[in-house]
Amino acid sequence: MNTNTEKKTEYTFKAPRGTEDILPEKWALWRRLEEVGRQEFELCGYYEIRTPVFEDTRLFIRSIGEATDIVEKEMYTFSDSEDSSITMRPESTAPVMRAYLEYELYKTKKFQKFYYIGPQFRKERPQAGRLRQFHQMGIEAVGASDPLLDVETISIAARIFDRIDLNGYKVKINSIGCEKCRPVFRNILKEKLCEHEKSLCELCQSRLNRNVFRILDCKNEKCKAISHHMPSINDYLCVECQVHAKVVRESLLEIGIPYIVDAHLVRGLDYYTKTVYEITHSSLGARDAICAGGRYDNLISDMGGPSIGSVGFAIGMEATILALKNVMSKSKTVSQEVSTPAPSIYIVSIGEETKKQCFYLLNLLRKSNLSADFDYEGRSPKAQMRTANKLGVKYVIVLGPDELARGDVKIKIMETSEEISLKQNDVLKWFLNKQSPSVSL
RNA sequence: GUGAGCGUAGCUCAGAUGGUUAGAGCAUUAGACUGUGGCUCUAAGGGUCGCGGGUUCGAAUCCCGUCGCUCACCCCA
Repeated sequence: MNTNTEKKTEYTFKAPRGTEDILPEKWALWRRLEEVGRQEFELCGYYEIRTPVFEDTRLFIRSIGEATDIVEKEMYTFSDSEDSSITMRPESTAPVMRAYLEYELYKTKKFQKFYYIGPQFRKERPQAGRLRQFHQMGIEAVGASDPLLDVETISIAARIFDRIDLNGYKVKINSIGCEKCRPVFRNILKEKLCEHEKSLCELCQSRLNRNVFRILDCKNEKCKAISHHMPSINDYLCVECQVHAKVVRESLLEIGIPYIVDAHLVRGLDYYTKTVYEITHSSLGARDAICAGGRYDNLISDMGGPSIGSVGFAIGMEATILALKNVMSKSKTVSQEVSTPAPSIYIVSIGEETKKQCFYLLNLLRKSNLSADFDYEGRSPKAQMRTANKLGVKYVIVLGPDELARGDVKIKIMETSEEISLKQNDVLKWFLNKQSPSVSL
């Protein structure tokens, strides 16, 4: 202990690197995104599921893939009191599938649609739109292989972005084939790339043996030039995958979702098959994806479940909000028109002896579902009025010694500065009458 | 893990070539006929100049280290 009593202990705590606090004034956009997401998901028949934020480490190794960066170096892993290994979830697809299998949900109904909203954890160096604790909202449509289902998921994401007024996003899609055709393509690609081995960047040279597909995604100019001349996976898809891709693309057109086929689009997670897609926003810079998803027909069987396919996506919420802010600051007309909740009535008390009655009134209003607040700091009437004004309340109730003696209150309508007197007993009735027309909407 | 840039009041930032008590705007609080808002005016509070060391008569300003933040790379939502 410090014996020097004069020395105050200095405050030194900080939110850990890569995490952020969403302060009250920042909440509006989050709310909007979350509410729109929920509505849209539920509109399309998806049900919310919440899984733990941590899971058995093996779940992620099994599903995401042992050789991926996520598993190799980005997971928050620790051991709990027993000798089992626990990992903070780096994504939510695997946990949702785990729940689906654990409760054998496929036995009651094979096809089920889930959505989730929540934090995810990845130990990476933070960067614009990328954090260590970040939030995703996503869907998983489990138990069907219909390509139209792939399209449904894309359309849901697109509609969410439309409804939050996020202009300027791009849908990129590709097919990465299945366990039948992908190995064939991988070998051909590898062969062809080996011819150019010395021209590839160092990293890509090592990728030749580890993950050939990733080379197609490399941003190095030389690698780009080389991969430009490489064959496209689209030319090597098996008939089944070809048909699948065709249906996806045609029906995207039919329902009016513009997209770009990006033959170089690959995914970082092992479990994808056939359709993969990504929605990006150009305002974001280097890390520009706001949504990523695709089909994973082997994940469930790989995890030891029945062999059924599924599709899903995850929307990166901070990336989306960042993009939304960029869009909003550009269009001057749509100034930060996002409402934060505030009470609509403020009660100004004057003098200690009136506080009790004010507090009684406050509770009366609140019990009737009217939003109201009052002063707990013992400040002057003027200061209380200032607070009321800052809060943007519509009405102020003033109750001082005079009113107390008469058994009434003054109600000030802030917009017009008009004041009226009311018996204390009539206050609630007065506000309820005011409320009812708007409530009936 | 690698590289670059930045680090001055709650916030946004000024503070050339080192020189007496570190500034502004916004925000906060209090006043302007002592029971009342928005505008205006006045005043006040608030800063170990990220931290540690060095150079110097003297450093927010130069050098080194360190921590933190940001952006980019790898990878990814």
